[in-house]
Amino acid sequence: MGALRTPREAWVEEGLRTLAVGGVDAVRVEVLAKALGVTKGGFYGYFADRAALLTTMLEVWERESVDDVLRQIEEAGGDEVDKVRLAGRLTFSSHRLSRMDLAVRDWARRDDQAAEHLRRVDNRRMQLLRDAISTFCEDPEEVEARSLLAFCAAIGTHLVVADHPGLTRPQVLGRASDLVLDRRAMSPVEAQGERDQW
Amino acid sequence: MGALRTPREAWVEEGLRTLAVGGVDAVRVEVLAKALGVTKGGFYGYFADRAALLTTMLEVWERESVDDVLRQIEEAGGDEVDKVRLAGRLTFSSHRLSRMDLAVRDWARRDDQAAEHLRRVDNRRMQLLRDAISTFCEDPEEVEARSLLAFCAAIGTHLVVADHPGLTRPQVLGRASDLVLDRRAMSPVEAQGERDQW
DNA sequence: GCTGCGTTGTACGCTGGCGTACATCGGCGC
DNA sequence: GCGCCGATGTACGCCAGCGTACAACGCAGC
Repeated sequence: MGALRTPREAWVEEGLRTLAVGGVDAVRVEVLAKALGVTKGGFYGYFADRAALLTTMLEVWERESVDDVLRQIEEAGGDEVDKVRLAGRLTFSSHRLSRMDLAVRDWARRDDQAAEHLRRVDNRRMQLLRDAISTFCEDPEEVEARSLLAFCAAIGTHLVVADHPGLTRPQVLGRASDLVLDRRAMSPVEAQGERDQW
Repeated sequence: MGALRTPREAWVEEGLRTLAVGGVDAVRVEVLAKALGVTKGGFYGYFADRAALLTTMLEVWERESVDDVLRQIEEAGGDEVDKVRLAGRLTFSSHRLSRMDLAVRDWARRDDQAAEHLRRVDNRRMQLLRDAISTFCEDPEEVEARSLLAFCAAIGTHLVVADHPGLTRPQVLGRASDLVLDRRAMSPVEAQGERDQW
């Protein structure tokens, strides 16, 4: 065989990197080529067109941001709430994953294929939250509400740019996760110590 | 004077409409012109370039999504929590405003000017939430946490595409807002009747 | 070392979008 | 009515990005 200096995975990887930084509109074949130090010559040997790359990127993203995370939290063990907190940390404290997440979310607003992948990803994450919250909350409607709150907080904190006088965002987020993920919370209780993020 | 068939505001308005649908990258001078039924000829009489239009759009957006809403809730009256619920409804139940909001948020991730406008907007909204939640919650840290949760839920519900078996999103959201905006909530309590969204 | 095949570079035509220069059109004021 | 001036249309040069065709290059195997 020939040299294979730039395997298929390299294009996908660079595509995901660019997606995280600049959104899907920034994923341009010639830009990726330049970033990889080659020309686009080889690209069309692996992909029919730019759309084919985007499809592959969605598949790899889904695997990386759910399958990989689920495997890791299973290996780590702990109770359901511990698992959720770890999953949140793995997903939304990772600069790479959280920025890819936001980019895909924006992408999904305009592209059905992206929306479909995102729906699968979100449903699997929500199930994780339900399983954890069900361990201390019996009302299924409240379980759903708390799960949505937790999920929205995890995403939203990267989108809301408000300041918190006297507090840091991780402090606020830690307190918020205690409110949502703790049976005793949400009625006026004393602070429950510091947590860093989730 | 001449005819003035397409005033400056028309360009801004069409720009905001396009922003809401397709994000900032979709705001193209020639595309707006076609949507307005003219050519771009007149555009450069009002704006130095595309960037100038984008700046004006941010200013109009800020006014429309905060100043106008604040005025409306002041006119409506009610206690602080009522005002927050109304503000949330005005902002995030409006197809136009909520989509513009998401588009600006994505824009702000890559553009400092957009980020600056968004920061002002978010801070003013957060203050509204703090004022409301402070009326029943004394711990300032918990006030901040509940405010962030409420804000993230308002934004996040438009971004999270998960399903809720047996429930509708408005039901879940109504329950979530009760949890966050009600003193009695967040310790296991019975459902508090139906609310549509906030 | 030569050959062959797969990978990559190069060059091309096409499209869409930017901003400019200038032509044209149509009311307003006289 | 006529001329003026501003709003708009038209045409241009430029650049970035797509996808194609083909040339060039280099290692594998012989």
